[in-house]
Amino acid sequence: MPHADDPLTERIKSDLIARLKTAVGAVADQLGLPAPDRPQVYLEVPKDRRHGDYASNAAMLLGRAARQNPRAVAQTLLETLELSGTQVERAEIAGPGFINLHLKPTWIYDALREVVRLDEDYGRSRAGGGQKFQVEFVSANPTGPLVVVNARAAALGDTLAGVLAWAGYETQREYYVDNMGTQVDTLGKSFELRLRELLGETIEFPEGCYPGSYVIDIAKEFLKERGEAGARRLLGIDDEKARRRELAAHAVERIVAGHKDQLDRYGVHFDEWFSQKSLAESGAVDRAVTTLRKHGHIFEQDGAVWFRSTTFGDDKDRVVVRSNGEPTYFALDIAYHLNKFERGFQKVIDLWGPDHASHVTRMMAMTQALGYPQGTLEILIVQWVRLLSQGQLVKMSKRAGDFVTMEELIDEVGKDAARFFFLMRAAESHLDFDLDLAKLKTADNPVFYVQYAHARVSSLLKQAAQEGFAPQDLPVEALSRLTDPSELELLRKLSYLPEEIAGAAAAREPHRLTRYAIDTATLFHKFYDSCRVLGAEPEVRDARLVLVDAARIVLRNVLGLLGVSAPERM
RNA sequence: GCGCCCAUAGCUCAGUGGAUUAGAGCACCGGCCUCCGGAGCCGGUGGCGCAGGUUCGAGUCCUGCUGGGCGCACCA
Repeated sequence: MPHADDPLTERIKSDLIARLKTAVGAVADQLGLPAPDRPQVYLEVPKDRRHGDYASNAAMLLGRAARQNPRAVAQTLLETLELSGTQVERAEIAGPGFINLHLKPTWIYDALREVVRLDEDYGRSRAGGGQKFQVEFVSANPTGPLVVVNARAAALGDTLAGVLAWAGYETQREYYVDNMGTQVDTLGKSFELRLRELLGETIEFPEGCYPGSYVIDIAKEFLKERGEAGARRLLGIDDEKARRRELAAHAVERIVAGHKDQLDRYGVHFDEWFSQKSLAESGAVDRAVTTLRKHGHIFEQDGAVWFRSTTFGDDKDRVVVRSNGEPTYFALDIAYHLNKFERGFQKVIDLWGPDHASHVTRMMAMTQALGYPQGTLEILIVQWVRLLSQGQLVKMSKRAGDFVTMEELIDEVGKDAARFFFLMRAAESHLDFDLDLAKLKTADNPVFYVQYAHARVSSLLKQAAQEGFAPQDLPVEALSRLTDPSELELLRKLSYLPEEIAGAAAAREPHRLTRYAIDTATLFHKFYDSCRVLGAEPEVRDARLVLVDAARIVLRNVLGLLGVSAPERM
């Protein structure tokens, strides 16, 4: 239902959809079409402007369901459709049976006024109705530095969370710290060996330990902090398990701190750093298994405890407690997600790497087995990134050995380019990242293209201010001096921002925003090229200043969501 | 062998519920600055991996094939 706080485009659209629904219902009655066969009604923005501001395919869908000629159905529909008191100027049937709606030209000036009025809140909507969502992302193992794919996930997760928040979902960003298990033990061992090495022992560094130089850095730092005596005291603990645990805890802490630093620098801030260890220590795993058992999804076999995930479509059942009594990683994940569900999120969205893609099915199984509706958990797979330079694959890293780190990437191309480039692609698409292009501080680089538009806008407004002109609160009549096609195209694009954001949120596709940003920048440049602002006759100049200001607002808001800076000068 | 992801212009990718004429950037060719930032604008070359199917209509849905990526632990 339309609401006074909704963005103008949303109000217009939902009002029209409601009317269309009524008409479709009436026509369906006439045709004797039972309720389940009635099409869902929606409006789309036609690619071609000549097809109106909105188009509906309802007649074609109705026609198919009732085995009637779509154009004839469209005719009936149009006669039934009540459009008085709306912004629609004319409605027509086109092509195979589309109903194209043309709005009165003045609505666009209302939209412009709204952009300027809402300013830094322009783009927000209530589409999400305040539902509580969680986005969990990055969640890298604290056994080494963040790498390039983490940077991709960080950009996608952060902007997805931002887009959801703007679309009216209450959104939390969470990072899961995997601070226990085999990998952490291995880290403890690697750390110990490096320490001993630094203290003069001859060490054969074994296969399977972490060879990256970051472990040596941590060891060096540790020595500096605690001194040789402190280090020897720790290494002197006889019980290997206890000793390693302590060492591992220290190394994990350092590494997680490093992750935080890099993410901070990247503009990504989490609301919650959730510790796997504290979860495990709280007895959550037992509770989770007990809950599953209560629902009848647990069985014992070969001395292990299994979750019967095949009940929910998995291709095999999964162990949750090993025969040695240790819970599996999956068991921890069940406990973790149960915890999330119990925190009251209507939707939990996880961003995972492709190496975990095969776990999706068992996670969905678990969600249902715990009694939560399907769809409570959504898992988005973020595909690998390949770095290219001069057409060659870049693989080696100074610090980590096999992988290029997130830190190196940011050092190399900067936060803005990194985030923008990652956000230009859909999460699930394999991505070749062109380092040379991202590094260019010039024309060819799309991120600079958009930033340049913002800088140009800012510069123009500054110039205007120097000449004593500023954007004013103009009525629709004054704004209707904007009639050039380039002005109207830009204005129309600006008016779509709330829908664009709500759409990106609903589809979980934050990458749509980079395209929107590029399109907006293009339309601004075109406008700038064909219309003078300063020096135009006063009424036109004043109207154009408002448009320029609106472009500034939109570019700034979008860049903000992308986590890319909006410079006033470049 | 099984499962998942991907395949659109020379290259990297969009294509948002199936819909009227498939887009952008890079690359290449040709134009536009006495004027608010030419880091811009305008024009041109060029494409849906293959084969079927469903439909009034398929880049989009279904099946098969081919090519590439990732998984298939009582590791995480």
